[in-house]
Amino acid sequence: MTVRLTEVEAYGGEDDPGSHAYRGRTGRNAAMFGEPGRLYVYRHLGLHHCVNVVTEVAGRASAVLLRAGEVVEGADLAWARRERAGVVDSVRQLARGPARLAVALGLDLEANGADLTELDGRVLVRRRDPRTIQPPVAAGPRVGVSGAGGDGGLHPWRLWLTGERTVSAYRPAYRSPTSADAPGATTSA
DNA sequence: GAAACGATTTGCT
DNA sequence: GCAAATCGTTTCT
Repeated sequence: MTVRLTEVEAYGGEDDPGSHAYRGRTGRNAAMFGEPGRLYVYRHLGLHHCVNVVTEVAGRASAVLLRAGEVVEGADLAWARRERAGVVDSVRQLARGPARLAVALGLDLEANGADLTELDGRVLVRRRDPRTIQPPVAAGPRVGVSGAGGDGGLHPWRLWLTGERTVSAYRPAYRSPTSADAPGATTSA
């Protein structure tokens, strides 16, 4: 099965308030401090899984959250996995969103710390030929980071491919044109 | 030992 | 569009 990643989000270490590693190394985020090329998987709200890839050298916390992707091969497998958790409308939604992507990939807590560079491993991350990255890459504030109201834009470390419909529409960088202005609590400045 | 929170998704109004 | 679901991890008493 092959998934083309369309949206990712970067997280730093102790100096990144939005990162799990902000308050130092703990049992859960130990993988973030581990060797690069490893997987960091954690459970969110006891329901979903989120998949990260460790990038920095061992000792420096870092992770790239895989937020969304497009299943380009072996969609059947993703469908089968998805049936257990819920129903999706189209192939586009198979890996649309962090938790869905985790389901599509069949990753759970057991995959935490897995080596992505091992060919024998269940998951292998490859970098595409730079020439094939045709769609422009956009950057913006990260999603769902605690304190998003204040320092959400601390680092515009959310990257996605513009024009990709598999990118989660959770919080677009721009305002949706059709939504009427909600009275009362609106975005101040 | 106990309480609160969370890098989301889904379902209902 | 808004609020609930659900449980492991972290932090406070």
